[in-house]
Amino acid sequence: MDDRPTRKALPRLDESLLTHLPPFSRLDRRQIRTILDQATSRRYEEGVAVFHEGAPAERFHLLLDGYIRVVRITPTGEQVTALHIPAGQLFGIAQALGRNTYPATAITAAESIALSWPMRLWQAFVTEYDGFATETYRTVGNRVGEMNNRIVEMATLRVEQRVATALLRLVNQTGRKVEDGIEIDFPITRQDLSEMTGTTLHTVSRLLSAWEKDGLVRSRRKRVTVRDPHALVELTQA
Amino acid sequence: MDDRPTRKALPRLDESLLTHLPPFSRLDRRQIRTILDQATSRRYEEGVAVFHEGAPAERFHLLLDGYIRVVRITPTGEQVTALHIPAGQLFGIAQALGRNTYPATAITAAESIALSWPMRLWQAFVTEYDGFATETYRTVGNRVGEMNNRIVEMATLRVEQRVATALLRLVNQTGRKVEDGIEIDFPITRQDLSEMTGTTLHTVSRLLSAWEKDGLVRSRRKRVTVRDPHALVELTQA
DNA sequence: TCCGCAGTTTGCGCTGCCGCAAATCACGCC
DNA sequence: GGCGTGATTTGCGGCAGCGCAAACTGCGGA
Repeated sequence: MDDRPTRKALPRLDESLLTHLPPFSRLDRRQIRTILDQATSRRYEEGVAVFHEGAPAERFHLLLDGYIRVVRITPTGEQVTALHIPAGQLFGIAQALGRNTYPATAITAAESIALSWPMRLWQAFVTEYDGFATETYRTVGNRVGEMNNRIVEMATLRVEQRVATALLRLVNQTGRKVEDGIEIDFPITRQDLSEMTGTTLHTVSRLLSAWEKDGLVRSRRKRVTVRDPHALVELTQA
Repeated sequence: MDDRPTRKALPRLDESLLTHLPPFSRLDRRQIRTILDQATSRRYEEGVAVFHEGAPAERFHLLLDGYIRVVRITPTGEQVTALHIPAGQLFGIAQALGRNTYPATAITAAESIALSWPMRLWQAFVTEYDGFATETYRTVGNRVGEMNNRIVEMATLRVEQRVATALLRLVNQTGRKVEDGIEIDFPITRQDLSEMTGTTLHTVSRLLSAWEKDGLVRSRRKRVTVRDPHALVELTQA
């Protein structure tokens, strides 16, 4: 159980990397080979931006390992996290929706590995590869759904409920089973949680302290383990 | 100046209805004729649902006249308005993003006229009509952008700023120039505004009263006129 | 013309959450 | 092993905005 960050190695660009991912799962080995040959792979340290809001959308990306936080920065410098993207998904695909700049900034929430392709290949992917467009749009649809949920939450839930919801979502999406519960398997600070829920790190800290006292969660620096998910669910409905 | 609701007449399904709308603007008369021949047109009273959240997405729609509010209803019965759609746009197109049920309820914010087509024609439209898919996805992209803005607003702005922002957005999207300012040209209640901003109708009422006293807005029952947009913009930044 | 109701206004008290401030803690580095 | 920095905790005071309640008003229908 060593938490020391082991430097992730760039994988060999092997066909098996893509075969199980929805946008590529219908393709044959030769097609995937072509796709891989056109890709650039790169490792990103934790907290690094893959691309910035407003920059021309020159490449689209596939996250092979790690996590991405999609954030926007307000005129006053506050960050708001709009979305979390787990490994295995495309990101930076605003082009598919007719945008030519990135609408938000993508920051790695943990050390990550991503492939990317120049945007000019997008059209080729869509027309040549069966199921690519459909699956991509399905991904977009899911993200739209999540955003919609976020709006409803922000409009109707109190802070405590929002933080509980955020924790549960992270646990569901990226939870790793550990001895005494489920741990969110990337580093996450009080600040991060506050940016996801529209509150302050102080309030998040108070909530986590209270929950820890009641045995609902356990948290160390940059780490959160949920011990009693059911109790958290209760909280979201209170 | 008669505000009496005059019953809107169903238009003749004339080619000119569609020629200036982006998803159809590249098509020739014959194509548009075909599209119109397959369409059903219908008038909706104010406040009527065109489709309901969770229902199978059987038809997609084009709003010819009026306004649509896209709302979601929470388990506790609260309504949250996610989006406003003005005349000229497609709606109920979740299918384009791989969904097979409607993710939200569409309610007319004013008496409205809409065309609709059965979902099975969607694929045909996409493949046969040049530019249809692209423009549709562009519309989706814009809506995603708006939703993103909503999230950022909810997370960072105070209630007063959110209500001011909502008013400005409505004025920009659907404003009609009148004698002493710009009027939102469909009926809108304090309740509606509160559902757009995640607050209560009481708070909205207090804000509007205060603004009216300062000459920023003028409001009657279900009507709001913005007299000093610039001052409202100031408010959103304060 | 009158009535009823949906929409609106306003007062009052309370509290959830923020802002500020300061202390403490835990990790990585030298 | 000590130090510095970033992360976390906690206390305290203040107030924005909510909940509740009650009164008012303009519009449409009978």
